[in-house]
Amino acid sequence: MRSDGRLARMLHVLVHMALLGGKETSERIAQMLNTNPVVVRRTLGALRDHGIVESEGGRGGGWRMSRTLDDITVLDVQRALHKGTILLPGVSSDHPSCPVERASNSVLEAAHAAAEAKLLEIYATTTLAEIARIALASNGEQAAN
Amino acid sequence: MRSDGRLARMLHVLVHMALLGGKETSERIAQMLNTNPVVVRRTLGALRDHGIVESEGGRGGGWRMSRTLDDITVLDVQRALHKGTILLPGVSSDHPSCPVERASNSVLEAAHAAAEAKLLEIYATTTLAEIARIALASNGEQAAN
DNA sequence: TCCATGTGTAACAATGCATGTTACGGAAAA
DNA sequence: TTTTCCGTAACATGCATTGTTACACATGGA
Repeated sequence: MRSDGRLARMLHVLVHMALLGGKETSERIAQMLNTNPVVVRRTLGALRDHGIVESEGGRGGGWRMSRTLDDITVLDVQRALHKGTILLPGVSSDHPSCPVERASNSVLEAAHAAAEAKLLEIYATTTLAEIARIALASNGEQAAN
Repeated sequence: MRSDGRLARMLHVLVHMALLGGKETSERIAQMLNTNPVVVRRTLGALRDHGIVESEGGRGGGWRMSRTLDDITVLDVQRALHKGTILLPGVSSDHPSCPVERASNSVLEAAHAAAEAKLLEIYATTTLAEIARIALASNGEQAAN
C-alpha cells in the first residue's frame, strides 16, 4: 500500500498559518512544505472548497484561515482531501460470483470497516488546536519551519 | 491510498485449495484468480517461505497446504505477504526538525497505530476456516469458481 | 493605464508499486 | 529423453501522487 502525504502536509501548514496569524502566499507555504506553489494551490484549493481556508487573487493576495484551529478537526481536513473511505479493503474481483471470494472479501471489508471506524473516531475528536499545543509544548519556537 | 489485492487473493485461493484437498498447479490456481501462473508462483512463494504452503517441482508437482484452515489466521497470510505495518500513516518529511510537522506526524501515527491495532486484533482471531464456513453457508458449492 | 504580484488550471514528466507477460533454467516423473 | 512442473529474471502496463512548466485571469499600486 502506498502513502499519501497530503493530509500530513495540510495539518502542518494549517497549524503554521494559524500560528502566524495572517495571510500567506503559495510561495511561502511551498517553502514550508519543501515543494512548489502549484502543489500548494492544488491541495489548498480542496480545503478552500470545504470552507477551511480562503484564497484571494491579485496583488497582496494569498491564503487565510476561515476558522480557528479549535474549529477544525483532522477529519475535516481528511474529508476535504479525499471523498469516500480512508482505508481501502483491497478486495479481489477475479470471480465476483465465487462464494469463496465473496467470503474472503467480506471478512476483509468488515475488518477494515472496524479499523476505519477507529480512525474516524480519533480524526473526529482531534482538533488542529491540539496539534498546535503539542508542537508548542515540544518547542517554544513558532514561526520556524 | 492505493489497493493491494494480494491478501484477498491468497485468502481466496487458500480456502479453495483446502476445500479441494489435494495438490494444485500454478496454472489451475491462476485460473481461480483470473491471472497467470507467474503471478501465482510469485505470491504463493511468499506463503511457502512462511510455512503456509509447500511447493513441489517437476512433473506431478504443484502446491499443497502445509496446515489446516483452522491453523491459519488472516494475520499469518498478511505477515507472509508484507513485513512491517499494514497501514502506513502517510507522514510528511519536508522539514524533519520542524516541531509543527513532528506534532502533525505524531498525531497521525498514533491514530493509525490505534486503527492498525484494531485490524491486527481481527486478523489474528479470524482463521481461514471461518472464511470457508461463511462461503459454504452462502453456497453449498465448493469447487466452483 | 500599465505593471507587478498573486491565484487557477491545464498539460506533461517523474516516481513508486502492484500487476501482467514473456522467456528462460532447473527438477522430477513417465 | 520428453513432458510437466516450479523458480526467476526482465521487461511492459496501469494507476495515483508529486513535481514542473506554461499561461490565463484578477487585483492593487505607481
